[in-house]
This record gives sequence, C-alpha cells and structure tokens, in this order.
Amino acid sequence: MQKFRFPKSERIKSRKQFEKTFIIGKKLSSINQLFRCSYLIEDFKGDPQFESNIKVAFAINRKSGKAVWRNRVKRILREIYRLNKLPLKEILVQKKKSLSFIIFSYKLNESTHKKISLKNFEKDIVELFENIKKEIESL
RNA sequence: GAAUUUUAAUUUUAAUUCUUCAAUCAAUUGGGGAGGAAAGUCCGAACUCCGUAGAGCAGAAUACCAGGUAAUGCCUGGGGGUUGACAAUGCAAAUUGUCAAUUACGGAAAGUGCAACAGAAAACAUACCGUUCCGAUUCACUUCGGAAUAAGGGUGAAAUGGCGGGGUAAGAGCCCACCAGCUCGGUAGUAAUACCGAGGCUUGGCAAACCCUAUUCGGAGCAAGGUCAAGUAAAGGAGAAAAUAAGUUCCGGUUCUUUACAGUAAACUUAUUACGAGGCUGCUCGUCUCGUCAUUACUCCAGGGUAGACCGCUCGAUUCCGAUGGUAACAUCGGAACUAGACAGAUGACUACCAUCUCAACAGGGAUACAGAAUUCGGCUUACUUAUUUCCCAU
RNA sequence: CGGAACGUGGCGCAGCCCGGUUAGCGCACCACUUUGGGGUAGUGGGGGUCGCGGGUUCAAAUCCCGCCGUUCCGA
Repeated sequence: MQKFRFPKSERIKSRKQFEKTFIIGKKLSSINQLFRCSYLIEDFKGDPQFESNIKVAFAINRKSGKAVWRNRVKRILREIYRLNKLPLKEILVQKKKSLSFIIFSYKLNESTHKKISLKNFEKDIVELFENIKKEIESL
C-alpha cells in the first residue's frame, strides 16, 4: 500500500522549480486538447529512498471556472496520478533520472464540463504518462 | 498537532547503559478539519503603521421622528406619502376604516436654471376664439377702435385652488358653505405628527438640475506591521537658491616682540532675514524638517536586489442554553463549550446503506442547489436548496 | 487589498456632460441604375431589448441605485 501514497516530497513546492519546468520543459497535449503537460528530465544522483525522484504539480486556469469546480478538477487529477504513477517511477529508477512535470488545463471549461468524474479524464492523463515513459526509455 | 516505535548523526560521560535537548526519514494509533451566503467588496468598526490632525476654501457622504449598537448609509418601533385587497357610506366620483406591501421622506415664500411638440400664454403672467359695455361706421347684417373680463372653448404631462350658491353689464375669493393648502393659537404625544379653533384669500412642477441648510469625515492598509537569515547594488539622469552680524581656529601682511588694526583664500558655530526642496490629501495660509554652490548631502526620476523562515494568526463586540427587563431591535445576569488557520494553497477514489424525485410492475438505472475561509468582526447586496408563515392571482 | 474606465445594428465609433422632436456616421449587407459581364461609381432600402433589473421625471441611451461582463492601473 505504501507505493500508492502521495507525500509532500512528490510535489513541486518552490516557485523557482515550478517556473523552471514550466518555461524550459517540453510540452505535450492530450488527444482531445483538454490538458497539456510540461515536463523536464534530469540526471538523478541521490538515493531514491530518502529523496523523491519525481515531482508533480497541477494547475488550472483561473478563468476556466469557479473555485469549487477548480478544486475538484485538481483532486481528480491527483487521484489519477496516485493510481497510475508506479510504471513511471520504476523506469526512473532504472535509468537513474529525475522527472518534474506540470499538468495544466488547456481547453477545459466549466461551461462545457460542468459535471466531472474520474473516468472522464483518466484516459487522457494515462496517455500523457505513457508518452513521457517512452521518451525516458529512448534516452 | 499529539502519543508510541524505529533509523542515522550530535552533545554530556573514561567507557557502556540510561536520561535530556534539537533536527531529519519512515511506520502505527486514535482525534480535529469551509459557509449561509465563505461570493460581490457596497458601508461600518477592531487592529497596525505613518504621524499631530491647526484655520479657511474645495471635495465626499448622509438627510421624517425616537430608540438600539463599539459603529454605520444597518436594525427596531412610530409618523406621513404611494400602491393593492376587503368592508362601510354613496346614484356615481370618492371618502373613511382594517390588513398587507413599499418608501433616497430636509429646503421650491435665498438665488440661478429647465419644460420638446402642441398651445394665445409654460410663470413680474398673458386676451387666440369668446363674453359684456362704450364710441364710430352702416338702411341693416357687419366692420373698426377703446375698456372690462380667466365663467366657457381648444392644446398639453402640467394652465394660477376644487365645487355649489349669491352677486354682476358680463365676470371674478368680490362674498358665503364644504373640501384641499398656508400661517397663528390650543389640546394629545419625548418627537415626527394628529385633532380642534381662528385668520387672511394663495404660494404650480423638477433639487436622483445647479444650489442652500444641518451633521459627519487625517491618511494608508495584514502585500498593515515586526523579528531573524541570506544576498546584490551603492552606479545612471535631472534639479533650485545667500546675504548680513557676532565668535572660534588657521594662513599671510604691517611691527623688534606682545597687544592692537585691517584683509579675506579656507573650516566651523550661533542668530536674523531671504530663497529653494520636501512633509502635513487638492489649494491658500500656517507650521515642521533639510539645504543654499556641492564628483558630499538633499529631493525627484529611472534602475538593481530579496520575496526564505517565524510572529501577527485565531479566546473573540465568540458560540450554545436558561432567567430577567423591554412592544421590538437589544441589554443585563448565570451556566456550559473551544469550533480551520493553509502558503502551488486542505475532504478524493471505490463499495455498502438511507431519504426525496424520476424512468419504471418489481429488479435496476439516473438525478438531488448556490457555491470554497486567506487578519478578524457587525451589516447590506446578489446566487440558490428545503421547510414554514403571510399576501395576491387562478381553479 | 485599493483604484479607474468601458458596454449603442455584423464590425469600428458619435450622441450621454447640460434628459425632448425620426438614436446618427463609416465599412459591411440587399435591391436598382450604369456595363456585353464584373469591379468602380450613383440612387434607394433593411437591420437597434442603447449590457440586465429597478427608481426619479410628463418624458431616460442620457440622471440615480443595484447587478452582469470586459479591460487596465497601484501595493
């Protein structure tokens, strides 16, 4: 069960790191253009037991909806990440790399997606993860 | 955040064990964890800093009366107005009463201004059609001139109180009754106001037009403000204005020397006035600070760095219950409770069960509001679910 | 947290201060004329909840209040 946790060390906490991954990192978008992803792969030297080799953040545009709705989107994204992160982590340990990435909304709106659930977004995000995984494997 | 356990490292100790303090990684346990509007940011405060807040003008806000409150532009009660319903009176118009809703409700007899079109005239009134009298003219109808007249006509949102009677050449508050309005007096009420009486006989509307009157208002806001750590730059541009008096130091001159005298290249102190810059909201006064010839300092412009941690930060005009006072808002007293404090910013996934509605014989499926604290309170406004109450409309 | 501006035919703007007679202008659109045809030019025409809801007034795009949306500025 420990493997599915989502501790604080796996989140991007500082402003500098966030801006670095957002501006320098490569960009991917899902098939239906709802989400985009910005990610950055670096060499990892520390011990994976004490230091996390993966860092995540989720960002939703302020103009796309109201606060309650935005919070719910973020919760669902976190849940999807928590359930699907394992293959990514294994690859990273094998290749001795670290990954930091941000998932942000692109063409997602409260008016078009008023009622949202986990199943709506799971395919898009998992597809993004697989694309990143392929990129790491090719290195 | 708490407790327990584990790991690594440090300090104390001769060493081990034990104990203590601080920090980090991980695990386990059982707790706490968004709202009535957390929203909009429209008012009012608390708190914090800047600072003295002095005067006048300007500006902004508020505006029937009384009470409540920390305070308010909020709330409660009362009064007046408006609207609706019902009842009574009445031929009707309407009036009165009850109930409900609503109300930015000071001043139009301080001044200025505005009112399209229509109309004679839109405010010191005025004579278009009319009405009456007098004079002239004509055979007569008529026409012309002068005077009086707002009762009638038409226009308009609005026409100088309404309506009836008397009166008159025709008319007119010219006179009278009733109604409306104004002023004065009395009665009731804390007051707004209501009722009664008298007077004179009128004063149109718009201040959410300018304005006048009264009252209130120092500014900025938790990115307030404070502590610690880390770290960069001190570099660029622009700017204004001086004299006088006294004293001290130093330098030079005259003199044998001291004293004294004169001079001013330099530095400083004090005083006076002047000027400049800045602060005190915008302006004026007033006042305070600094400066007055300088690769200094000051002011302004432009620019650079940091944005990590902690405090502020949640016990408060707090919440709940009860009693007493008050028509009520609310107040006082007693008891009990502690109820988010984040910083990329908090509740998710799956399963089971319950309620309501719905598709539906059952089973099964679907749906179940508005919406997320950011220093904290009191209101207001807006969004919306369910329940209850009142009023209106329909059957 | 504090402050400011804007919303008018499909598009870009006037009009609002100081309320009034039919809400104008340019581009675009439609029809007709000119041409062998098209363009150009000319003539005529259609198209407006004046962001929404109240209020003041005889009368509101205009004045006042409350919402909604957009944009900008400062800390």
